[in-house]
Amino acid sequence: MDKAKRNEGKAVTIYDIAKEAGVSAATVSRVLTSNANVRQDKKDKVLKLMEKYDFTPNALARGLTDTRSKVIGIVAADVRNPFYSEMFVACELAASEYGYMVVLGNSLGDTVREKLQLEKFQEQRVDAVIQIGGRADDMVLNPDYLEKVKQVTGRIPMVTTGNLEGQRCYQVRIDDGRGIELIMEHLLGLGHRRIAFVGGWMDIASTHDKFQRYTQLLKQYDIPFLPELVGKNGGYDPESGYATMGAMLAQGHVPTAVIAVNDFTAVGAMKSIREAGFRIPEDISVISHDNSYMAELVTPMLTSVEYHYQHFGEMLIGTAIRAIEGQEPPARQLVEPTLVVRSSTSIVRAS
Amino acid sequence: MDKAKRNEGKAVTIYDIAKEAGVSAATVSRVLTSNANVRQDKKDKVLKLMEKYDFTPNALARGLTDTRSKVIGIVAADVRNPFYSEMFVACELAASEYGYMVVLGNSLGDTVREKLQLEKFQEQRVDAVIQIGGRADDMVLNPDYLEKVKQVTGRIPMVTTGNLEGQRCYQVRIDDGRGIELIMEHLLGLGHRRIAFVGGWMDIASTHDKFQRYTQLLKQYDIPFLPELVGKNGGYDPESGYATMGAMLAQGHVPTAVIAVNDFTAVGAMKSIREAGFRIPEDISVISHDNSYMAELVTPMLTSVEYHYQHFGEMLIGTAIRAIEGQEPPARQLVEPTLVVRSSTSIVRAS
DNA sequence: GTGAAAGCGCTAACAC
DNA sequence: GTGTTAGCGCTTTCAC
Repeated sequence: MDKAKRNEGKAVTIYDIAKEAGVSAATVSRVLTSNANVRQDKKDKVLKLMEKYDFTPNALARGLTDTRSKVIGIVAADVRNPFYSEMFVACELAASEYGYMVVLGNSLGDTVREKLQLEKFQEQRVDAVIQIGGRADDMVLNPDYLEKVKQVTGRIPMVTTGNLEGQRCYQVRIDDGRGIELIMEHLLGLGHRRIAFVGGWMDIASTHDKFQRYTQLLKQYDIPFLPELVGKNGGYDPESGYATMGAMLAQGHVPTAVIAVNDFTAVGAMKSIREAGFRIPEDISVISHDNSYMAELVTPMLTSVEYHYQHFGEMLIGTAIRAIEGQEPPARQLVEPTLVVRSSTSIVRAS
Repeated sequence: MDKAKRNEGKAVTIYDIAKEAGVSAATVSRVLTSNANVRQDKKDKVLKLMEKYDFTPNALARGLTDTRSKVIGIVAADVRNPFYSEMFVACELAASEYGYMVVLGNSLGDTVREKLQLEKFQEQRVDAVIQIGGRADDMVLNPDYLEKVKQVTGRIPMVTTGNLEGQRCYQVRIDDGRGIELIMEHLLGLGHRRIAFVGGWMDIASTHDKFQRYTQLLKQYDIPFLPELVGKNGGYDPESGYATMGAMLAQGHVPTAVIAVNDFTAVGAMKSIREAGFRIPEDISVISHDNSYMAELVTPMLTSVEYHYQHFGEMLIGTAIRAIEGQEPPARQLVEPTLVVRSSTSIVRAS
């Protein structure tokens, strides 16, 4: 750990290489970027010296001239949530295909943090930012946050999975309405009519959309809407799924099926259902969204709406890169969900 | 999304600000860094202009002179695993306390990717790199990887939660032996003597350490070591926990308690135990490591070894920053685990 | 094909 | 206090 020793490895620059190779820095730069032709023997000599000195080009210096950092910033709500970690990894893989790098910042539900992250990304001169979850999903956007968004979008492309309606953002959204359709078709097909909706906040766009479609479909199928079977204001974590579901059951409102806003909530709800003495799926079917690995971990395994993370990530990154390169991708794209049926849903029991 | 419009917001620089404010660029830089005093009225004028033009300092240019990017690179195995996402968020929070930023790269079990990540970080001139999981945990280090590590440590400090013995790395390791001690004390206190060990690969340092201590303690307490109760080569995911445990039970080897290498494996093992017709914890107790949120999600909730992520993250970041600042932190530090007792473990049944 | 020179946006002596 | 002057390491015209 001797500092001395570390310093002697001091930044080797293209000038050092150039001098020793008996060429100019420009030539070294040329072999580095392979943007122009260099005579083979010089190229070889340079390459060998780079190897010898463990030369690593300075991305900062490079970015200064390029105005292209090849870095995409991702601000997500919280990677500890499997949905976001799946999305992040999907983006990371997609980006590396294109020679881009991604950097992640978590907003952790804090508007200030989220703004700070955007600011950091701006300072870092990322080529684009992708916003997954967080404030961008709010139905009513925080004005402070909005101002920051305007500032960012004024300079670089921003793609979001959220709302940000009216902003100069590229949207790549999950078709939440379609997800609910798949769910309802499935449940109705199994004979369910007392279908609860659990979790989430209605001021979050995706949840709002889901709920809207849920009520619409009930009406469409002539099923009475029962407010007591709606456990909104639940949040997105297991605890709130547990609490919301528990409260509903405790009040004697027993559905035959429960739609959870995500797998986390579903897991909490399942626990609560069991503790109330019901069996899954015999007494109550449970169905949810995200199809994260959680869905396969629980018993019975969850029927869940799947978004095809890999594809989703590719769309996000692809859109960002096309925007960076001035190719004007569509302003709005939808991700088609599918339903993965497992064992947490079954035919409604004859009661 | 009109490109034209975006371009007109072209990079405002300190020179633009300086000119309009009627001061020199140096002065603008001074108010930016607040490293030196500037007359209040000039400062105000500059500040106002920065606001007006949404000036955002270019971190690349800044890093070019500073040789201090205020960025720490973290390479983790896979954020989709709760252990790593918890660690990452803990580091992110700790770093922001110190005015540092962290960037994440996932190695995803691929040596090539891991080397690439290190290389990227080097190019980005991060001030330090923190290695959590991945190749650094191997008992026998891949020579290619090792070379890259040497290259990195030759320039910037590297702190690792892994092995990397003999390298110029700062180690901040979990005291895995101590974790097993806590587990064994707990289990022995409950009367268990047929204790299985499930999951992990023995060529991973942390698993190796756990297993070593496990056999040591058995001997110490005069309990015969039963190889049939060891399900190594299991990996770290739910599937392998499920498979390994299933195989053991199928062969008629039924322990009274199972030590899982992490929560993921534990969840898989639990499923397998149930499917084999045993109850948890009445027939078989289950205990694991990591105490991730998974531990509280499952039924019964898992007794698990906790590492205090926040503190762990602070140690990692603190060590990195001290090293960056030339303060020579200790070469090796241990994280003390504790045991969180929940309901997956109980007194061994009278059989 | 290759070198010289300018410049990317900022910081840090160094004078005044 | 504040301006001037060098760079930081790289890319990129522009000549030759």
